[in-house]
Amino acid sequence: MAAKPVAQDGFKAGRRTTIADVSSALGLTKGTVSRALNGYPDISDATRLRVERAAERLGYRPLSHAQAIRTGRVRSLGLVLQIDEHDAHAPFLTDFLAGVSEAASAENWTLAVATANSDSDMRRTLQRMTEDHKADGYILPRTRMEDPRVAYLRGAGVPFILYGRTDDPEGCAWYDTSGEVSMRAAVARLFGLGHRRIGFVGGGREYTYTVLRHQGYLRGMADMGLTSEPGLQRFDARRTSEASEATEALMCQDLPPTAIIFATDEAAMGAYPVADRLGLTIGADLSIIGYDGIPEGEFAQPPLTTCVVDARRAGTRLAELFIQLVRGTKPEDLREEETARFVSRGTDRAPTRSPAELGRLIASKSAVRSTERVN
Amino acid sequence: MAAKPVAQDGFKAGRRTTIADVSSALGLTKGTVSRALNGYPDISDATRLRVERAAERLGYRPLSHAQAIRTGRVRSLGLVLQIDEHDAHAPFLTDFLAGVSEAASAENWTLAVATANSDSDMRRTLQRMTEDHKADGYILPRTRMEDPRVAYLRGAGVPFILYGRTDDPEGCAWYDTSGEVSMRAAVARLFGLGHRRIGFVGGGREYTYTVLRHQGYLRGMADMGLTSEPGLQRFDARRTSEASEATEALMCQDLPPTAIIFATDEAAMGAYPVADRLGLTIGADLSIIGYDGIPEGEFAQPPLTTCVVDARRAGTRLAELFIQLVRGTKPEDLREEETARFVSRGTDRAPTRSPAELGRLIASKSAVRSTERVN
DNA sequence: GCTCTTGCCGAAACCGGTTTCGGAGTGCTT
DNA sequence: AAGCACTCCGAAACCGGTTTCGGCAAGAGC
Repeated sequence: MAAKPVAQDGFKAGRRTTIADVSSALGLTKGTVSRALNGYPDISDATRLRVERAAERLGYRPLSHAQAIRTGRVRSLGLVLQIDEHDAHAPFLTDFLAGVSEAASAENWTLAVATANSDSDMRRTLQRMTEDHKADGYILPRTRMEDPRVAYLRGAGVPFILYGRTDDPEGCAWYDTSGEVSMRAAVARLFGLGHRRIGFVGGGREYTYTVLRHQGYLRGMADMGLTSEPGLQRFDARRTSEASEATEALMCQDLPPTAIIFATDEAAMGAYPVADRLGLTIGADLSIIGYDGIPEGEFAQPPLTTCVVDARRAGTRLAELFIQLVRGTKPEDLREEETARFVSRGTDRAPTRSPAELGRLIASKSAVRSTERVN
Repeated sequence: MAAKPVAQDGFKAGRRTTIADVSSALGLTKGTVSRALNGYPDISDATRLRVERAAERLGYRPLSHAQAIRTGRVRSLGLVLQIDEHDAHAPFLTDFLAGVSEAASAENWTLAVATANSDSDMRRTLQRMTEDHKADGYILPRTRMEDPRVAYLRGAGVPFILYGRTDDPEGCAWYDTSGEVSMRAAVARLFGLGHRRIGFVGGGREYTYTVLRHQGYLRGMADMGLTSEPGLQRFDARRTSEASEATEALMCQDLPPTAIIFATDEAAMGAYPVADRLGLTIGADLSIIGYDGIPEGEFAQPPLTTCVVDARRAGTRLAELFIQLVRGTKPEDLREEETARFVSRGTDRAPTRSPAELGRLIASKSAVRSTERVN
């Protein structure tokens, strides 16, 4: 016995309230209502207030795509995920999306997601989405020092905001966690625990985060008066398995580090199997510190000490800053950095052996392993 | 020395080609071109061909939001992620999104992503996105037996497709992996290896996947002539830690299972720390099989035997089927199931002990642990 | 008291499409 | 040859907004 929809305010129910509904309810024209709502200066305050009240009362919400046909703006925030290489953002993605979409919808914006599987595909996708007015601008995650997306969008005059930083900051807005600060502090922390040989394992050097976190490591080493030997530093550990190789290379030296700082948790996870193979106890023979705060780290044995990034907050701020950007704030005024929360769990401890002892231990184990292999 | 943009076909370059450009190039009216392109029957084949060629030549692509103002359809596929509970879809999300967005953009559709943090928020979000024409329909992941999203969208007449199945299939299209088939086969596999007491750990019973995979387990047990005792079955293992508790409960019985099937890999990961604590070797004392194929499983020690789901393909098919749905195909004809790929890695082996021996072993270890705890 | 500005709003064009309606041709009957 | 249905396209309205333009009325300046 569904009741026939009841007309409200004299308008047909079930249909969306349009701007015409609002204007005729007030005895004004569509144009006047539109200008009133959009802050044109040629509308008296009294009228503007009447219009706003009526719009509110009638539940009027302009259709963004109807506006877009004239304005060209669809109130949509683009996010193009690059999936060619290892998807290192996977762990945070849900939280990140939650933050973005929440902040976006608070301002009545939409989040349009697409993917690209190469640099050129990225370029094409950005172009197509922009030309088709699917997005008014973009959040660019995983920025590189020389980022082709930045180059393209800058040239095309399309607004964007970085999740990260880039080489040439001209005209760039961004939000980032200051990895350099965290890494520098991590070195100090390890030094305080007694470590003197501290290694570093980073990702691809084209990524800004690797460069910045490495800088922090170097500065931290200098702060403590430690020499940062090239032999203690490895790069291009994109996936966990590559980080394992890097860790093994670091440890199978005469004077291995007693602690390693990893640019990402995902890389740090690669230390566990290596320690296993070499018969080392993480958190005793070898201390490690990661960065990001992925859930796996919390459940590892022992749980990983790391710098926890609030991905959700990152998403929120990025969306908020972006909206300010398209509303006219200068990009230079839209740059925010936040320091990740250092969480000491089980992998940062005082060293139990000197580097020399550690080296001999590992060498002996390796010898056994080689022997076994012969059998 | 950027050359001044050259006019093509007599039109101003830089500006998008509109339908008016196409029509005037052919000496037709906008209306005719529109009808030609949209398959109206009152256009001659000759004209239609001319129009299509000209549109192609001029690079005409209709603006979806300009069309939407009249048609109400924006060619946008909605995906609302629920993030209140543990985000169990995180691992596959990137691949899944890649599949969806790829298939969507192949048909010139867009993917609009939003999040909700409760059932009522989900409802509000779906309603708002639909009313505001942000999406023409939805993919519903992680379906429940009685799914409120299905109830709402069905009532509102909004098209949707399930990633999973549901209790009342009336009017529902879906894509799903047939977990019941895989689970049944997993039991047979373990039986073949010599296992006779086989346990099951599932997620929340409100989720369709838990129910179906459990059914498969039960049927598999019956196939093999095994009794499926309630004491061998646990549920509500949503996150890894809960799965650990469930596993421990299963193992700390007089006659523990020698093998456990987990409804998800994420749950299966919970078995590793428990085995550690109880002094059991996974793949010897205890066999386990998971489902999903998350990357962590591959790197676990020993690597997890599981049923690998192709999340990307799921996304692709869902988008494709959905587009067929809005184009008029009946939902009953849009139901696809695929069996996950069984991958035997290191955790399905012949049992080394009888359940009774295993029980005694665990009991003795636990006694030691209790003693230690007293000290 | 008359002009000149200024504030404020209506009228109408416009954005890029879709859809309805009607009418000009054409071919087929009878 | 007239009548008729049918094919095919033009004309124009329409969708829900935005933006330009012009004009009326009130206040300011002289």
